[in-house]
Amino acid sequence: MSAAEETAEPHDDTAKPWGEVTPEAARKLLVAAVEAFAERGYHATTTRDIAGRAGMSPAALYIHYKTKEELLHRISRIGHDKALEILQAAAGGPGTAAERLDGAVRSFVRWHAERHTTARVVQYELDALSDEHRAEIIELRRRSDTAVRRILNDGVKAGEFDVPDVPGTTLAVLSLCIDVARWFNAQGRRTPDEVGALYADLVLRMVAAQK
Amino acid sequence: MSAAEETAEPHDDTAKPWGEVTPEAARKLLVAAVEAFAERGYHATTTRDIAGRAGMSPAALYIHYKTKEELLHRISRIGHDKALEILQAAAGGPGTAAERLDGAVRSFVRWHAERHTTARVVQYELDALSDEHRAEIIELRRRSDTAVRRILNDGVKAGEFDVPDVPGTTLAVLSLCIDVARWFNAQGRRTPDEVGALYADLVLRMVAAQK
DNA sequence: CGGCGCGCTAAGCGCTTGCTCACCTTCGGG
DNA sequence: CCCGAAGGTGAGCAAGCGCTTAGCGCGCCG
Repeated sequence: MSAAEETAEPHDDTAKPWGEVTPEAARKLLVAAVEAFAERGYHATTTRDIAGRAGMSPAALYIHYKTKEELLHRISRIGHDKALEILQAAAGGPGTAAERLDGAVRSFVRWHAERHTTARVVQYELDALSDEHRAEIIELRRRSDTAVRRILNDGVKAGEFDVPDVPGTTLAVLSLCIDVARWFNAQGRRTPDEVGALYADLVLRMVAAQK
Repeated sequence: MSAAEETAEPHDDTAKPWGEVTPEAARKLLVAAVEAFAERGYHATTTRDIAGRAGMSPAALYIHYKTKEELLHRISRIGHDKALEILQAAAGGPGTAAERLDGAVRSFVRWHAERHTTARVVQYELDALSDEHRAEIIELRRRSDTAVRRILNDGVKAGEFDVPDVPGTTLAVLSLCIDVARWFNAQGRRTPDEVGALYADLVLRMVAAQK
């Protein structure tokens, strides 16, 4: 990070979701793009729509971003960084494998529910990225997979878990959590916390050793 | 049925994937559209691309379909009918709740893996449908939900399952299966049968009563 | 054999798209 | 009090979009 960069925000990016995006106009455009992409999908969203939601002219977009695809990449990159951070924090934390798996699923699911607008873009618009940008993102996803697999392996080694197929179960756990972004509805009956608790319970049952 | 066995059921026209679509030219266009939609997404696919894949001129599309959206609707409708049929067959079949749930997940997942190109369109392009068409499809999805919930309720009543939150678990089971269409890769290591078996096992663990 | 209708194509219409460019403000520093 | 950079706008371009239309070839029936 360059010392010349000046931010009014303290180093808490969880309080203000897109706090790392500056200046203000660039953030407004990015937030507008997240909403539009989540609602209609990347390809069905026009640059005029994004600019309009941000209260600016279509040309303003190109002062802060080179192309529409770069906007998607910035969103995807920041979102994947956050998702990976959540999983790695849970995987590397203290506690038994069961406790860490519970924490990982709970917080990962809560993020997908709470920020389901962002998550929908992050998880379901990968195909719209350029080859280079997609490769960069896929590497982040590989690391997410590694973090979860580590918890499962630890649990098996410790005798806490009974998991015949660790790679397959890792895939299933991540898939289950990610798909929350697709169906979660903020107006629905369940809160993000409730979904997180339910899913953590279901996942723990999937891997639990028989007693 | 043994794994990796190639079967071409002669008497069943649903075994031939798009057998119900006639005439031949309409089927060729529809198959081309499924491929294109699955690869690039509905909005990123052009009518010229679809026609080109079918070896026809762009105008030919409009002899058999009124609009590009009608093509998507036909695909979505046929796919959802098939998915619902699979679940209802499993839910209404013989056997214990555990056996029926195993069968439902196994065949539902196998369909999503085997026909993941179709399933990707069917499951992830709903937003592109018109309001009327989407409402029609959502009704089919509601019935899929009902079929699975029925199995879970039966299992709880019979004491086979321990499921504190039946609606939530129903959602999770369906979500898990559906998301197979997103990540499944035909060139990957796992066959559709293997994924079906793995997932059936994981789901049964999620709902099993403690012993 | 003549004519008719169906399936298809070549050409293209009207419109929207991502993006650009000439120009206009605003504003801190000499 | 002027200046230049930074950030914004209105108008518009080239390309590509979904879709239409005029007309062509060809199997079928009298």
